[in-house]
Amino acid sequence: MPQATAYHHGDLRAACLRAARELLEEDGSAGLSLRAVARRAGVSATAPYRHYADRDALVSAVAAEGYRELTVTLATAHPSPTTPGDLADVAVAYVRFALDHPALFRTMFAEPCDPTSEERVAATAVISEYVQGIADRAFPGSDTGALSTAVWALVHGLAFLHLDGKLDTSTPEIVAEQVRATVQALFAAAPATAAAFASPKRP
Amino acid sequence: MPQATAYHHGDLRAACLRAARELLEEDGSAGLSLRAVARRAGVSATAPYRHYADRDALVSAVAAEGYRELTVTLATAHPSPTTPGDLADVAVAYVRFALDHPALFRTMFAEPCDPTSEERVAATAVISEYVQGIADRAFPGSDTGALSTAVWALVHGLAFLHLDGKLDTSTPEIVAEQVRATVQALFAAAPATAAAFASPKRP
DNA sequence: TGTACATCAGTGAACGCGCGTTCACTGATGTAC
DNA sequence: TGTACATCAGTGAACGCGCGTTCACTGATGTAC
Repeated sequence: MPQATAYHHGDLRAACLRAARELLEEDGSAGLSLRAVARRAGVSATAPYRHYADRDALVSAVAAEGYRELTVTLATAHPSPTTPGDLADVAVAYVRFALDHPALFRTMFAEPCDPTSEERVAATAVISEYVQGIADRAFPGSDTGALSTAVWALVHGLAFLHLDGKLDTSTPEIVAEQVRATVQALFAAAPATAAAFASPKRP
Repeated sequence: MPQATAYHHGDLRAACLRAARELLEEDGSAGLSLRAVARRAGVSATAPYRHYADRDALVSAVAAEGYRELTVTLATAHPSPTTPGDLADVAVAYVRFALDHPALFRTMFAEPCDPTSEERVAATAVISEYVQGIADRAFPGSDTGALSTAVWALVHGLAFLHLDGKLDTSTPEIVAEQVRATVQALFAAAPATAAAFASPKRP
C-alpha cells in the first residue's frame, strides 16, 4: 500500500467506498454520485477514475461489499444453526442488517444483478448459497426446495416490510421480537417439521 | 372534463401518469423526470406543474395508482379466499404483478411512505388492510398476528426474490408453480393450520 | 549511493447534458349580465 | 343572443445546478543501472 502524502491519498479506493456508503445512508441512492464521493474523500472530481471505471463500477463495488458484510453478519449470528431458535437468531440478524443499513440494503437488491460485475456476481452467489444452505439444513425432508425458498422469502420479506415502515421498528427489541415470533409461528404451526429440524439426522 | 384542442390537452393529469408509468418501465426510476413526462405527453416542460406541485407529487401519484391496481389485481385473483389453493392464487397474482410492473413495484416500496401525500397513505393503507385481512382469515387461530405477518412477508419476499433474479422467472407458468409450491409447502408443513383454514368456522 | 526515467496517482479546466423550477405570457373556455 | 371578463391550462425563455466524463497535465514513487 502506497504512503499517504498531501498529494497521494494512500488508499483512495477504500476511501471512496467508505464515502459512498456514508452518502448512501445520508441521502439515499440519489445522493451517490462520483463527484460527491470525490468531494467527501477530499480529492479532485476525477481522482476516483483511477480506481473505478465509472459510476456503475463504484455502485457494484458498494453492493458487493454489502453482500460480504451481510454474510459475515449472518455467520456471526450463528455459524451453523441447528435449532429453530438458532434460525430465528439468523433471521433477526438479517432484518437488523437491513434496518442498520437501509440504503445499502436497497442498493444490494435494487436491480437484477449486473452480470458484468464479477465481484458483485461472486458476492451475491456466496450469500445465496449461504441462505439456501441454512434453509436446506432446516428442512432436510422431502420437499426441501420449496420450504427452503419459503424461509428465505419469509426473512427477506420481513426485512422489506420493516424497511418500508409497514411493521413497528421503534426499537431493536420490538423488531427482534416480531421476527422471532414470526419465525417461531411457522415452526409452531409445523410441529413435524420443527421436530425434523431439531434432529436433522433422523433415519 | 375539458375538451381536447391543439392548445388544451384535455386530460393532461392522466396523460402524465401514463407517461410516467411508461418511462418507469422503460428506463427505471432514474428515467422518471418531469421533463421527460412532459415530452412524452407532447406538452411543454412546465405544463405538468398545472397538475402536480413538483416531481415528488407525481411520483407519489404513480405509487398510489400502483397500490390501487395491485389491490384490484388481488381482489380479481380471488375476492375472498377460503382455501389454501385460493390463497396460493392470490400469492401468484401478487408476484405476477411485481414481475409485470417491476419498476412500478419498486417505486411503490422504494421509500418509507411519504406521510405528506394523503393519496399515497390512503392507498397503502387499503392494501395493507387487504393483505392483512386475507392472512387473518387464513389463520383464525390463536397467534393470528404473527402468522398473518408471516404469510404477508412470505409473499412479499417471493416477489422481490423473483424481481431480483434470485429465482427462475423464465415463464409465467414456472413462476406460478414456484409460488404455489412455496405456499403449499407451508400448509403441508402445518396440517393443523391448513385444516383450520379450510373450515374457518370451527368452534 | 546517485541518477535517469518509467509508472503511478493525483489535478483542474472544460465539455455538454438534462434536470427542477420561476416567471411573465397567451390562447381557450365558461359564465354573468 | 351577444359581449365583457374572470379563470383555467397551456407556452417558452431563462435561471442555476450537479452530474459524468475527457483531456492534457503534474507531482511523487519506485526501479534499473
